Amino acid sequence: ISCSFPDQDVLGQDFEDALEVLQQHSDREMQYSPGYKGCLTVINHHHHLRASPSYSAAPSTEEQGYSWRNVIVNSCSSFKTSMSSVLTFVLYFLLGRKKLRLFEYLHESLYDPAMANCIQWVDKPNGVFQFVSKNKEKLAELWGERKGNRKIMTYQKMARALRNYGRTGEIIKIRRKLTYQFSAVVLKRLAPSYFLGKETVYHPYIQSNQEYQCADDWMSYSNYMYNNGYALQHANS
DNA sequence: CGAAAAGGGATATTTC
DNA sequence: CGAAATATCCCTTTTC
Repeated sequence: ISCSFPDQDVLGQDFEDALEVLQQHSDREMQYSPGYKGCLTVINHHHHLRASPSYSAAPSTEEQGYSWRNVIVNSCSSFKTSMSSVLTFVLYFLLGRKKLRLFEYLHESLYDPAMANCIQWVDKPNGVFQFVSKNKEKLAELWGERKGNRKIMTYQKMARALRNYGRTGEIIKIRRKLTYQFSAVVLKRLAPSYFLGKETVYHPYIQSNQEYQCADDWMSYSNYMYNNGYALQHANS
């Protein structure tokens, strides 16, 4: 999408496109985008948004129907600069999203009420979960679709990938039937982090190499994007 | 015993 | 191009 910035015309099609993107992606999906931290930073720098009572208290992930997209959109309905931040927010998401990892998908599913018949927590604080025998194939199938695989993903094949996590430690097998456990590191990294959780914004997960730096401000993130070959498309330049 | 679940080597694909 | 992360195949072993 093209993107306008403050002092330019941010109304119109660009904004519509941005809202469209917000509608088409789940909160969780967005959260797993590497651009997510940049998104948070943008919002955090808009004090009038932060002051909004809508999310002065971080809502629980479990809260049915809760959508931070809506919170953002509703908060931005009347300010030009806010709309600009929405565009930036969406831009971060689109440019930053990366291939979804299996453990991320599983974690995402664990927070999706619609998936409760396929996978559920056994001991959430410790990241222990298990598949529901009857519907585990369904979950695998959806995973395969999400990845756009050629053939149908099966539990057996997904479990094979899961076993590979045993070596690297992201997820280990628990003795109990169909039960696994996220490592503490992974669990912490994927922990629900709705915006403005201070640790999330100011102490991001640090990759081993150059992946992406802590975006202290959105300009540095913008430069990062730019330096990595992404061209931020400004409407008039 | 039989079925479901677990385990893992080998090789093919896809993406960064 | 090479490495990472699966995806796929498929066969053995363990558990219920």
